[in-house]
Amino acid sequence: MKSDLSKKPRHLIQVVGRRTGISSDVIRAWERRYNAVISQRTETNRRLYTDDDIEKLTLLRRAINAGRRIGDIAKLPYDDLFELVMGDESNATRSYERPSTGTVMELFDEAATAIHEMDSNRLDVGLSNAVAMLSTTDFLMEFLKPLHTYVNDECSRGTLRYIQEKFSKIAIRNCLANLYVKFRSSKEEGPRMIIGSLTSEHENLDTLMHIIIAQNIGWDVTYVGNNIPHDELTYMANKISVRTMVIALNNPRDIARKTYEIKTIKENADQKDNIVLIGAQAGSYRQIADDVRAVISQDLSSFRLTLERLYGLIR
Amino acid sequence: MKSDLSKKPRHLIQVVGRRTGISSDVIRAWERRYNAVISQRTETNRRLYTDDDIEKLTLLRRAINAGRRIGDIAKLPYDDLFELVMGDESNATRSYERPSTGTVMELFDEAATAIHEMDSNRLDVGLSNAVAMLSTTDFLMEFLKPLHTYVNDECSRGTLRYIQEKFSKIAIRNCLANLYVKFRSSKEEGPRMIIGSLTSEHENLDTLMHIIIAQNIGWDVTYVGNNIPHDELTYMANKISVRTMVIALNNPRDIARKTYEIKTIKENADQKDNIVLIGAQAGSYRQIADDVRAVISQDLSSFRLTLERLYGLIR
DNA sequence: TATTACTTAACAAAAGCTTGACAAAAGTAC
DNA sequence: GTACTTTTGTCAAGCTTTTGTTAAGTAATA
Repeated sequence: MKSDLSKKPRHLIQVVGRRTGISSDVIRAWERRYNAVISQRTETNRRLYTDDDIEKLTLLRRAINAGRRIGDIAKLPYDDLFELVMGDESNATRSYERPSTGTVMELFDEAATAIHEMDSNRLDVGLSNAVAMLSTTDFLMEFLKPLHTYVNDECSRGTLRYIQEKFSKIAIRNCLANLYVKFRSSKEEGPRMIIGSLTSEHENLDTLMHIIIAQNIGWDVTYVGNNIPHDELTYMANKISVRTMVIALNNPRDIARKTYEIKTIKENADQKDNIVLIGAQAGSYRQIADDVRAVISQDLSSFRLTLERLYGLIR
Repeated sequence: MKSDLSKKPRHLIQVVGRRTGISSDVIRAWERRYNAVISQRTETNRRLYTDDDIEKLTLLRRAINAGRRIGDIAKLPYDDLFELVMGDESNATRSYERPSTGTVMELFDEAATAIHEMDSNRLDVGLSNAVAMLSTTDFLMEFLKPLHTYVNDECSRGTLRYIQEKFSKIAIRNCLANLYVKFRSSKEEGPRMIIGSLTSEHENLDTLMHIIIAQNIGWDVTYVGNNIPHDELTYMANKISVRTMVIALNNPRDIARKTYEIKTIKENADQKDNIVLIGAQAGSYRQIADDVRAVISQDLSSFRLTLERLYGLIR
């Protein structure tokens, strides 16, 4: 539920520009030419925008990134626009050559520089900007995942020190946590999913990225963290009646025990539940996955496909 | 509960200028033109400001940093301003639901219920509301800290299951991480501080709360996480020239090693640096604290006092 | 006495508005 | 492919509004 504040025109054009990544000139041009967003005015003729206006403009920018023309879409109402963008972004990622390559590269360089200079403030800002400028999928697949890999590589090559790896991973984690909480509010009607990892597993940024992917598709995700005993996982999954349980497997130790635990989870879970195994070590669980009819997704793309399929089945 | 001190007008305009980063001339101009903050006066017409005034002015400056115009926002009440700034600084379109009758107890009960019912969505919303409705200090001291204790107690009494402890701690951590990132942008001119913990230490929610306290006073905090080798800490501290280093000590193991590490840190750090030891185990380091002239703060209140003193000395 | 603060007035930089123009990019026709 | 047309982001000129800064004269403070 939104408070009335969001319907109130209260944002100056400069703020809107910052939040949407569209220059003031363009916002004015769109208003003049297509009435894309009709702004309220102050007594002294300053433009004022509502939260909804900002959301519409953001959608317009994403639609343009996906290849649309402003003249064709400017007058669409919000809901139509939303449908359009969701459609475009889900099949545009591969078929279009991404027009934002330049942008992604700039954002990436900015973040990498911040990490080298140990300017964690700048890194936070860089991450926020990337979230604002890119579609969720691009942000994860084209920006954050490569950045994560880059940090790991540079660290093992000795170009980055341990503490640089640490503080940048904290920034990334905070950013993902932020996204997770932000997306929650809008997904309350989606099918439920629980994500966690078994005993002896550490927290993993990749797992957090999987969360965002799932939310982006429409799932109502509850993340319970790492190092969870299997019976606790089952308990909560049953209590909140999830449709899918995602188990992250990144630690190569104790495979036998975890195999057994996965079997037990399946036995005690409600029948219709799906199990998805993710993480670097998920491949080691192929046998048990077959036995309990679990799906293995070893990267973000296949995870997205898996979830889209399950989502379709459930709906 | 607020102490009477914070409601008392006691700061001269000069002090306010330093703490908020707004020049005295501008503060006066804002009062004259927009009644942004209506100051009390001494018998001889000198302006006097309360702590709340300072918080409002700080928010105003943050809003301006985010692109607002003083004329549009000066007259907003504190809560609206807060909501605005949070939105501006995080690109978040989510708005807070704010029942006007909320007290700390109601907020607490709401959060506790959400935890018992394992409704992590509801818990997230509850935490956001608490952030929006309470002052930062109250949120931490009167709400979050007790909630954290409550979860620990109930879990050891068996009223809460392990997974409930886990997911509620994740929600709390996400909330604190959000606050940390949101506050960062406004503190770039404050004195620098680094917070972390030594090898063999786990991540700790109390440590995160200390971060927020420090930011609230005006420090520019960089959090580098747990389990950091002492030489890495020193390296980064010197690189970004911090004025204060805060070391969290919660694990009762390896006290001898960590004592030695603290000594080494002091030897290799720049002379003017202050060291503050926090955490449940900080008391075990009294000897070395004396030796290196470090301060021990075992709870949030004393941490706040320590930092206010240091802040005053530096300025 | 030297410093700080108060009030009022004035000034200048910054940002917004409108209109109009222009060039690169994209689309269309041949 | 080439030539023509449309679309669209950007910029400039000229004007208005907003807002930080400065100055001048007076009063309080230490």
